[in-house]
Amino acid sequence: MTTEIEKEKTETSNFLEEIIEAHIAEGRYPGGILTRFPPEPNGYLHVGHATSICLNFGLAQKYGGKCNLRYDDTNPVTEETEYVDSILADVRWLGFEPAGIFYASDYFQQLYDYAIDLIKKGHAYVDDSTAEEIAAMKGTPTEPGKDSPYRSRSVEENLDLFQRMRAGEFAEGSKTLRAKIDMASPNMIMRDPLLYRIKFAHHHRSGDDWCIYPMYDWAHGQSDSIEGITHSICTLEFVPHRELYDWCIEKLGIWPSKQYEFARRNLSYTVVSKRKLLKLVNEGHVAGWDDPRMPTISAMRRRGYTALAIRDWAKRIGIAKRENLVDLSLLEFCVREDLNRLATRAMAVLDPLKVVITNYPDGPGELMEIENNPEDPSAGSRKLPFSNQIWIEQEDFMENPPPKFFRLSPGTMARLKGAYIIQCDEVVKDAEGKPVELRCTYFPDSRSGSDTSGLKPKTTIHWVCGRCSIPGEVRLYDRLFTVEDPANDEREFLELINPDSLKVVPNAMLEASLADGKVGDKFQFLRLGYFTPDPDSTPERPVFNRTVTLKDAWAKAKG
RNA sequence: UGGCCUAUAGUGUAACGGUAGCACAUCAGAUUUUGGUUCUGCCUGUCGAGGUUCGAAUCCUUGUAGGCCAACCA
Repeated sequence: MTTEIEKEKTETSNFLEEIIEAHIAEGRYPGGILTRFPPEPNGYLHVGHATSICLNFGLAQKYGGKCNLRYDDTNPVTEETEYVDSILADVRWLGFEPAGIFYASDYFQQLYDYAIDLIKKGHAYVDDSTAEEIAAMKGTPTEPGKDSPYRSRSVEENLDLFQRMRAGEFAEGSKTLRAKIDMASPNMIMRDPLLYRIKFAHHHRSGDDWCIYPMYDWAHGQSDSIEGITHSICTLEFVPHRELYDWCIEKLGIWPSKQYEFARRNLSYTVVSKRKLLKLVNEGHVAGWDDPRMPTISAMRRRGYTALAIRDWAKRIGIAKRENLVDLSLLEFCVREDLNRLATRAMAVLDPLKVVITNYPDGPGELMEIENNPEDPSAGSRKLPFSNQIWIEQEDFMENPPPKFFRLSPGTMARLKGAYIIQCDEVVKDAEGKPVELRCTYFPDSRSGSDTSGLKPKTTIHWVCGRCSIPGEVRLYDRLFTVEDPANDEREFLELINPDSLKVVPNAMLEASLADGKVGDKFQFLRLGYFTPDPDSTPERPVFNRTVTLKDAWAKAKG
């Protein structure tokens, strides 16, 4: 039996959990903790968002709290409803249900009222300076900025001007609302940050109700406060914003949400910047946002990654505050571990080589019983047709094998998975000397399950029936980039695309049962890897995506 | 040349002043009707220099390296 102390010992916690545990211990949040996942609906969610989702929802789950989904939709020119829908679908697919679904845009009136309050308290002013002038007066990290000439306007004038901004009396870009803080602050964020800008833009939810929109710094913390978020967790680049986050809440005297920052997790061999992903899609380097090579959640789903594997991965890589580049192999390990447990085994031959068994009766042959999943006896078994004509993998035969090769070659034998042991007697070659057919003999007393032959072939290979297998397309995916960290390479990232990231096998031979595969089903093609049906499949022509290969000691040994 | 954040095996992450662990990766071996799975073992680490202390990855000083901040983006 595991004691509580032992549990604590085995479960290491990250710094955010320590903070939350301390808060719980001191009874700071009697109503429970409340976190939020705050995406801007301006693109598809990617693997980085996935870790953030797992963090925020996971923390809430672990400590008996709740987690909201809040769309940070304060910039109407970049945001679309299409993204709103895909984001929610991705969150749910990952296995989380938001306690509430909110939109920063629903708080526009409240945020406006807060701004009026701030102006009345003398902490904000309307600035007529242009963007260039504001930038020029901002100073630099080493030099203080200069006060705007409009900084000392009266409360009455500010109120009047701000209300008229809202009423649409001023042109876009002609005025802004700014917090009056300190133009000499060593923290650039505190040098009278912009709170509102004028944009005559149609918003995907609020329509044309507003022509002024709040900036991130004015919207985010207050939205947190309105919802009663206890732990507002964001990435490291927002550290300098925390001072402003606290300043706004304090000046307004509203419920104090608190911000905590962690280092975003980066995955090797990929990029996640919106601009770069867009370029990959728009220039046709990939087939779309859900091309299985993309780092988007929708792409990982299409590729066959499971939500459980992604959640497990997020848990394993942990949370900290230092820069990191997480090795893709850990994600692949998590995917394999989950798929090994649940994938139905099947056989498929990607590069078929015909085998004729010369001493086996011609005709339909026998049905061989074969397990569906050795890891899960409850998965049962199926009957696989065997005959004197089968397909095996070209790779499983070598006429002149190197030392450690223990598959088929002239004179050697191999077990056909779930069937008989065969021996290669003769190689038929084409004009170029390429093997096109193997003539083999089988050992009748070596039948799988009732083998009395006493033969011990060095390996077992996969095969499919030469008479009743079905052709299909198989897409083999590999990492999209050739370098670990394409985002931090001197070379243009497009030059770093892996030319072999997709190999299409147009005519693989599949065991007939694979015709019934549905999108979402998970298969292991024996000795090849994990595969999942692609939505491009048709009843006439199944299409499979390779999720990830099996670990392959032979491939490694070959070099 | 300002402010802030960070630095532990190849990678990621623990150790909360008291034996530097774990996972992945790598390598070696056992098992195996998947060169898969499973199991066992090996190798490798506290950025540097001072200081405090009986004792420092941990605290202090300093250096170095990396990151963030001068968008009417989030």
